[in-house]
Amino acid sequence: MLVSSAMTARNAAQKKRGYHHGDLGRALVAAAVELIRDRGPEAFTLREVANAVGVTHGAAYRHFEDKTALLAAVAEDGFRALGAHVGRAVASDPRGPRERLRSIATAYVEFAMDRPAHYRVMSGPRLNEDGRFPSLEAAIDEAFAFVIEEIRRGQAEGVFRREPARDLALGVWVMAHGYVELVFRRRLKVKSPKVAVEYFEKLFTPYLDGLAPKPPRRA
Amino acid sequence: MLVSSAMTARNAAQKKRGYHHGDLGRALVAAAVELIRDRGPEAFTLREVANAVGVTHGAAYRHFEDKTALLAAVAEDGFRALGAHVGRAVASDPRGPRERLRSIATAYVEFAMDRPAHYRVMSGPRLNEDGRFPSLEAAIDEAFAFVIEEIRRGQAEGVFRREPARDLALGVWVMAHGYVELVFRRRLKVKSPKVAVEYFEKLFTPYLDGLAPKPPRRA
DNA sequence: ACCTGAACACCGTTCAAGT
DNA sequence: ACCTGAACACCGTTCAAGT
Repeated sequence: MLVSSAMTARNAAQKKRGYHHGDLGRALVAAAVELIRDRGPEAFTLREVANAVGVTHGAAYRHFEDKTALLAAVAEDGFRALGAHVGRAVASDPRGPRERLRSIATAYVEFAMDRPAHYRVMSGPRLNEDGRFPSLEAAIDEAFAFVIEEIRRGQAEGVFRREPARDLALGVWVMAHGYVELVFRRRLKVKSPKVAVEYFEKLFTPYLDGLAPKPPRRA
Repeated sequence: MLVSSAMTARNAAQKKRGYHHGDLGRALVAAAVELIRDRGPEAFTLREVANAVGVTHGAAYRHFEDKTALLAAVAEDGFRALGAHVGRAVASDPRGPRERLRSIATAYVEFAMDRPAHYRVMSGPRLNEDGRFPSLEAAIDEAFAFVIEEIRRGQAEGVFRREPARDLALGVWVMAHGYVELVFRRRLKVKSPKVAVEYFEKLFTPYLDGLAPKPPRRA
């Protein structure tokens, strides 16, 4: 569903050079994503990313306060794309809250498999430690709001149990995020991104069933 | 339940100096845990850890092949302690599989809250990339075996649904790990480790309910 | 056998200087 | 306004030399 489009970073940078590089800020972000995709966020180097777009490493400081700020820009792009992807999933699924909730969780995992570099920056390093980048928090909340809303709808229709919607929604987030983490850390081996998404739907089913009202007492 | 005991690292190193430091290897591991607890695994520095035990940074290479090997030693200690903690939880809980499974998952979260430095190293950096540290993998599998075993027991007693035990067990791991990750990254704010554990039990309940046989069809 | 001290190649950050 | 190039303080790793 999602289409990766960072391969053209270097070309774009060379083409539309305004002063020296057109929009160096965006070129740096794109190059960073490419590097992180190939070698992980911990191997990511400011000097290397500057080198990739053909600029001295000092030049990056004209566009980002420090290395963390560049990573935060990657993360924010990611959260916005995640919100959009989840939003599309919920909008295009006319079935009831139960299936829409499944779609939302699946879309989350799908996004992670499709944009692993973004996801790892989003979930990895402790950016925003002392409240820098408040827009980052906003983007997270926006994506999470879809889950809460869908839980509420299901409760109103009587198909989900009546507990604080936030608690139930957090369970969904916990499952989707925990699953992706296990896959990325290779604790859980999967043959392909497609298989990873399918297997998540299976693992997620008990939780979905457990959301039903009047939980069954044990036999 | 668990008692942290790394504060005495420097003292112990000074007391029982055999050649220069008694067991420098263990002293380095203990000092590393202390540093990571205070400032996170990404701020962790080999030079600083050597300095903390009163030794030149080059000396560490007599005991660990490189920085990753030292972190792997921390992680392995952690996995063994986790296995022991989970093992105690399941052994001391005579109630049925359902409550024992809850105890296992809770013990997992408890461990993470009690030994955050260990947990973050265990779950954080991609150690064991190319199959180094196979004993690390073994320790992980050992802890996970408790979950699978309990699922099987519940299936035999007819209180859990009959699906591959590994799938259902992975769901438990996903929830516990995903929850801890959200707490550590402060996406989920909790007042204390104790509250964190209690709140997990609440979030986990739908999954536990969903493990029951014959899932309820939606209304 | 174990540790020191100096060296090496690298890193993020800063800043005068160029255009 | 934007970038360069050199400098600074740091890092992991290596290795001859000391005990």
